[in-house]
Amino acid sequence: MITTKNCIIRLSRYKNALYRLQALGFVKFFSDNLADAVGVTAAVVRKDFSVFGISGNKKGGYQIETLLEKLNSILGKDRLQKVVVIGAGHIGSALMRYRGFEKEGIKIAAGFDIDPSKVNRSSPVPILPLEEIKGFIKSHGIKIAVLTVPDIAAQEVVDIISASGIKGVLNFAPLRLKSPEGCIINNVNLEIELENLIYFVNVMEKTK
Amino acid sequence: MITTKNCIIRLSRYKNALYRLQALGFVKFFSDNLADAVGVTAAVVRKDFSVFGISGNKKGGYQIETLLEKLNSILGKDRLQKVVVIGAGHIGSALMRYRGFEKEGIKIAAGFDIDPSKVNRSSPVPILPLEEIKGFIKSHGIKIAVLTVPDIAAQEVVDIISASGIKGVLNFAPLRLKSPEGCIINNVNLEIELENLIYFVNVMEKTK
DNA sequence: TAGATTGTTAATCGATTAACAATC
DNA sequence: TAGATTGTTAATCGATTAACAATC
Repeated sequence: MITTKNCIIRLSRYKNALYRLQALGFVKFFSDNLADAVGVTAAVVRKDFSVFGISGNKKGGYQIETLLEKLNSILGKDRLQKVVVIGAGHIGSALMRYRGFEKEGIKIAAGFDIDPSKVNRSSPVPILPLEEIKGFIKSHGIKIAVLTVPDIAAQEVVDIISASGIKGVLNFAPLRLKSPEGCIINNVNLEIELENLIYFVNVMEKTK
Repeated sequence: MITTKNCIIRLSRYKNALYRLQALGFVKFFSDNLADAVGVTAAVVRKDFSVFGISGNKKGGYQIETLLEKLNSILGKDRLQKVVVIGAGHIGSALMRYRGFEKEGIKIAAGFDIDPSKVNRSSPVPILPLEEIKGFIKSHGIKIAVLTVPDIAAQEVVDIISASGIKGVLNFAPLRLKSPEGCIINNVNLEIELENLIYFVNVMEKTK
C-alpha cells in the first residue's frame, strides 16, 4: 500500500473533522460533507478511502463511528503512543507542559537534557539526563522523539538516539538533518514558516 | 511571477545553505553543490533561480555573496520583520523567549493575551492586553501574527486581528481556520506532525 | 580546444480533477 | 422508478526530471 505524507495528513484531518461532525450530532456523512469540512474535493476523499479499502454505501454514505474506528486504527490512535522530548529549553519545556497531546493519545513519557541543572525527576513529565535515554527508550518501548536541542547539537543527538532505538524524529532545529538508516525525520522549521508567510504577504501587498 | 509555497521554502533553504558554505570559506558555488546541500537536484536549483531572474556564469557558477543579497531581498530579509505573538500560554511564551528569530531578522514586537494576569509591559517582549492589538499593529506597521491561543478562540481571534490589519498568520491551533479576505494562514499542527511520524514508523516496523 | 556548467525546453512522473457506470 | 452517491477509470494539471544547445 503506497501512501504519501499528504495522504496521511489528510487522514488525520478527516479524523478530526469527523469528531467535530459527531459532536454536532451527525451519525453518517457523504464524501462531499467531509470534503467541505477539510477543504478538499469529494473525489480526493473517496480516493483516499479506497487506498485503505474503506467503503461506504452507495447512496447511504459512510457511518462516522465505523470510519473513526478505521482511521484511528490506521493512524495508530487505538493505542497510547509514547514519545520523548529531547532538549528542555523554551520550546521543549513548553511541549512537555502542553496538554493538547493527551487527548490525542500521545503521552510525553519523559524529557531529556544534557544540562544536569535541568534534570527534575519529580515533575509531571520527568526530565532526565541524556545519558539515561538509551535505557529509557528500551524499557518503555519508545520509537518517537521530539528534538528541541540547539542546531549545533541536533545531528549528534539524532545519531545517538537513532542508535538507541528511536525510529522517528520530529525535529525543531532549523537545519536539515541526515537521517540515519531506519530513522524518519519530519521537520518543523518555524523560521522558514515565518519567512514564507512574510514573502507571500509582501507579494500580496505589492500586487494589490 | 508565479511561485508555489514549496519554491519559496526552497529559496529559504538555499539561503541557509549558502550561509553555511560561506562560513566554510566558499566564495562561489555550482548548482549541484547547492543541490547537494539542500537535498534537491541541480535542475531544480537552476529552475528556481530562473523564475527569479537570477543568473550565474556558464562554467563559472554563482557568487555566494551576490546570491545571498538577491535571496535576502526576495525573502524580505534585507529589513527587520516585526511580528506579534497572540496567546501567552506555554507555546506562545516559549516563542517569545526563543532567541533564534533575532538572527533571522525577525523581531517579536509584543505578545498579547486576553487574560489580564498575563500582561507584563516590562518583560523583554512586552505582553499586552488583547484590546490594545489594533492600535499596536497600526502604530508599528505589523502585518504578521503568530497565533498560539486555544482552539476555541482561534477563529474569533483571526477575524479580529485580520480586521485590525494583520495580513499573515502562523497558526498553531490544531484546527483549520477560515482565512478572512486578504489574510494568509499557514498552519503548524504538531499533533498531525506526530501522527504522521507515528504512522510511517509503524508502517516501517511492520514491513521490515 | 576540450571539458564543464548554465539556462531552457521537452519528457516524465505523480497527484488532482472530472466523468460516469454501478447501484442503492 | 428517479435521484443521488459511491468507486474507479480516464483526462488534466503541475511539478520534477532529463536532455542538450549555448557558451565560458
